[in-house]
Amino acid sequence: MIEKTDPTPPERKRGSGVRLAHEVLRDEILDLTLRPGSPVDEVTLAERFAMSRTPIREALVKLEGEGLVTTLPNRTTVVAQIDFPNLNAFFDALTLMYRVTTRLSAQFHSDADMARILACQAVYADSVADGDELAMIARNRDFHVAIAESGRNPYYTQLFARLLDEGRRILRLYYYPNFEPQAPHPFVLEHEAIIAAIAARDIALCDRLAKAHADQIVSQIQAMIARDQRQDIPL
Amino acid sequence: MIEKTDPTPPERKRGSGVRLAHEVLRDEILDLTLRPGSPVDEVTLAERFAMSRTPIREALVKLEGEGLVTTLPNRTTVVAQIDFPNLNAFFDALTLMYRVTTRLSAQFHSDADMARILACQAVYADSVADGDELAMIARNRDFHVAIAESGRNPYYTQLFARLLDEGRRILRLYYYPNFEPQAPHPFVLEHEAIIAAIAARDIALCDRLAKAHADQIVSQIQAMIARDQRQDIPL
DNA sequence: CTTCAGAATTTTGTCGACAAATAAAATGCA
DNA sequence: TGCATTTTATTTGTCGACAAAATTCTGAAG
Repeated sequence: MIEKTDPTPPERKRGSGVRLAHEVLRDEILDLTLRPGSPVDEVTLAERFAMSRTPIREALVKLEGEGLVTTLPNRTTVVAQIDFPNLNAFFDALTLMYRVTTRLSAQFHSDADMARILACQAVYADSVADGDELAMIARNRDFHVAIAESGRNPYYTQLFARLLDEGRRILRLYYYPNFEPQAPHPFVLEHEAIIAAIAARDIALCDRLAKAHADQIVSQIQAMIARDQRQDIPL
Repeated sequence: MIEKTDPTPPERKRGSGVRLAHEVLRDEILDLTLRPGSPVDEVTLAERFAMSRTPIREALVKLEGEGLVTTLPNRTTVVAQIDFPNLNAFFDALTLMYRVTTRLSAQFHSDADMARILACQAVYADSVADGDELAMIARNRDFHVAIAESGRNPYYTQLFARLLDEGRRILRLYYYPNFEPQAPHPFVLEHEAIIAAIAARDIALCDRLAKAHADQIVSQIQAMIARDQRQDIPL
């Protein structure tokens, strides 16, 4: 006799609890579903994910290592703040990683890498066509991470991924109200130019295009922040 | 009546268990006391640190996030291997971070930063004078991290610190038998030149000196590896 | 009404225990 | 003897519980 209607069927495979909590929380932090500074308490999360506090704590330790939450000793854990006062450090590192990873991709990418990059670009173009800003942000990240991975330098890839994630939070704040649908969209065209330069293994061109791409994104974010700040100032 | 001779006096403050285990294990991994690939099992560590497995596990999760251990699901955790096949990626990132952080230090360092840098340099010079290779490796790291911190870009600082830690493992493998005491030692002089360039806020000079410093270290490591490989080949 | 001290409540850090999964040992069969 | 299979043992992943630290609440005094 097979018991199918247990009171609490395990439902989860052993060892998947931490990964589940980590991935869900990570997405919610990057989508700003969990706002910066908001406290995340362990018992609530444990109830929500229907698991003990132990795997929740391990997921939080992981998130702390990624800089997505801040844990105060003997106090609650809070979602990491976005470091607005030092945003230029973020822009500086982001621009450098755009350039370095695209250059390395031109040097070291394989055919299989190029296929992956093209696939990411296709998915990204779809999200742009749909006008789905959240998907655009996430897919743009995937596209550039794919390029970075083809550059074969895990140190750069990891930092770049972290920067793009942080950018996902910032864009989520400012990008939404400012999207104007166009066909073909400039971002898609820029990506295609980068792909062509990588395929041609033209390192100098990759550097120029990556820098231009980064500068455009940075200046766009800065403009949005400036506009937003103006609105915030009471008269 | 004050009970002083409890059977098991707490000895440790609440919340310090994870930090203790993390720091000790981290040092042992970087000093190669724990060899790459060697398994680290939780119960042994729990007995050794006289604590439960829970804080040990959290420390291991942290170490995994720093890339110092690799956890296989449902299997034992092992000390991370040194990625010899792709060592040039390490050298490339290390050189870039040397340059970038030294440049930024020239731009953004304060007087307090300079004092800290000078203090690190003094400690480093002492370790060189003593011929203490382990201390040299660790103090050299501290010196460059101090410079990076004065550059005010935490993204660069974190990556650089991670690279310097990884370099600590590599140097620990090869550096020991090859140290020749000199006074004044070239490394100390190079550091002093870098300090002067930072103080003068000469960005271009900082870039050149940092690149030269990095190139020297890289070529030295490569020479050591090449020599070692020759010895390893059986005839 | 404000302020400060003490009590009560909440939340975290740690512990011991149990079950699943893997590794190791032992047994059976050809 | 060698190989496959079952059994045992070890190790990890998760759980519930307890104690310490911190926050909140309460109440009394100024």
